[in-house]
Amino acid sequence: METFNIDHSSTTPLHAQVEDLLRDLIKIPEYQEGKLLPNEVALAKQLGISRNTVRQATNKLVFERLLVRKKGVGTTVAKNNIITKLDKWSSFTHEMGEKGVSFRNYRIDASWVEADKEVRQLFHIARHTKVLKMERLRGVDSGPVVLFVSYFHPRVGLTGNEDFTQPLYDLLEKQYHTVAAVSKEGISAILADAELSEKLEIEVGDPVLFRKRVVCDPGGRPIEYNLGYYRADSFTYTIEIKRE
Amino acid sequence: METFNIDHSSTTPLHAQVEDLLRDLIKIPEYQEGKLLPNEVALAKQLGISRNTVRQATNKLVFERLLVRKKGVGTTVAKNNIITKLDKWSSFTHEMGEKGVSFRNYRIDASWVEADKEVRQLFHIARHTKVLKMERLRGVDSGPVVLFVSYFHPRVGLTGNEDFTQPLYDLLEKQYHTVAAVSKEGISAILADAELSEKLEIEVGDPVLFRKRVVCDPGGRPIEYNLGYYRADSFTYTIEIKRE
DNA sequence: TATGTATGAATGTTCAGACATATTGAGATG
DNA sequence: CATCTCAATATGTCTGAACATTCATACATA
Repeated sequence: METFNIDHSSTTPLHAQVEDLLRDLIKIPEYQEGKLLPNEVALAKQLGISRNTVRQATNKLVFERLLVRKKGVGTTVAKNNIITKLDKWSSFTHEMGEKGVSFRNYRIDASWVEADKEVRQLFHIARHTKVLKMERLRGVDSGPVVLFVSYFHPRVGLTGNEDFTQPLYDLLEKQYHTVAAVSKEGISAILADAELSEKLEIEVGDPVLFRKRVVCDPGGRPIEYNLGYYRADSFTYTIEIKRE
Repeated sequence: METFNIDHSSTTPLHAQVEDLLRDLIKIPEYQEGKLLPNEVALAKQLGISRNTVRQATNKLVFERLLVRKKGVGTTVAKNNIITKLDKWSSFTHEMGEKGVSFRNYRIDASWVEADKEVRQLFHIARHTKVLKMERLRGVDSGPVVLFVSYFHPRVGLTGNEDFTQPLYDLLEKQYHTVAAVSKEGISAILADAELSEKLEIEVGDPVLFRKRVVCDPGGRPIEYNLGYYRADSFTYTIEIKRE
């Protein structure tokens, strides 16, 4: 039996403490595989708090679609949890990390710009709406490898002053409680123009792998529109798709 | 002063009724422009329900970022409000469209060749082993779009005389009881060489989207090694990764 | 003028409990 | 054996209350 505890004297609200506790709890494989979480009444009793406070915490996770409550049965972790999904399309960073290659940011620019037509249609926002645009040039010691251009939906609440050196989806999840769940991608090949050739340190006309990606939350609402320009000579985009 | 009412005898929960009420309320221009919504205590009293029930409703809208609550001030409609509820999936412009339907084979060649080193390593087979190689040039009316080069593992049992005009994976599943379960892909961008430029009817040096794919059965054993060369001007490779 | 201070108003947090409703499984009934 | 009933269990809904925290404002003070 796990033992939890709650600090009644802390300034952080009890429900926030429970929320953190649950976020840790649902990482445990047992729960990932469908085991029922401790029921509300028992958990409240064990923690020495009210059931309402427990519900306040679980409510949030249910809203985020991390948990699923079933009347008369109990609460479980939503299947097809985000962690596995993220691995699929962020496998790139992971692979680089596992190979011992240190991938780092060369430059990060964040600014507020008026959304162009493509972004507006994607985000379903009005003309002249400003969105946060972020450019990240990333690469290894020997040089840049990829230029990311991201547009974030205003709903997310990013200001542009965040610490973007940490993994982006961690930032979104922890600070903004925005979970990236679905991504739709389009991949194509283009030739480097003047701007790309300068930023990626290649010649004009060199092949560039161009990838568009729309990242949405579990509710299908768009979070980010991401454009990636990869140096084709130093990068291969890998994907693993499981059917079924 | 607006008059609201709540049906205590209805089967729809009170908080749901309040939620609907609020959703209507926030469409009113006054509130859109920042006017404070009726405060919780007053609203609860007016509706004859508990403040907690009102909060239960507002909580949901706050989570959806339709409302913003400010301690000590009140509750307002979130600016950059998204009234048009986003439907299930955003309309990401498939540049590829449904071209796949009118796709047809230009030419199919099947022949038995000695596996080269890359194929041997992938299939774990001995030197001088023969494998079935298949080349398919596919495209639309206006011209070819993609050149597929496939190598099939001898274990599958293909002879080379099959009807390759039907969908490949149907053929494998129905006639050879081989199920394609996992595919690993690597995508890159290259420039067209002489051979590619002739087959795809483009110029030497034009960008080509190059995709390697290893298709395996559920046991992880390789079935097919597939190389795809896509004309980048007429094709975008789209991937959708979703939950469920 | 500038700064501190009290006050009212609003949301934030938390409690303890009552009753409703869906699910599941065990046991009774045919 | 099949089916109905019932009880245990878990979440769903709702109440009324108390106190904390934050904000804006008006007022008093230096």
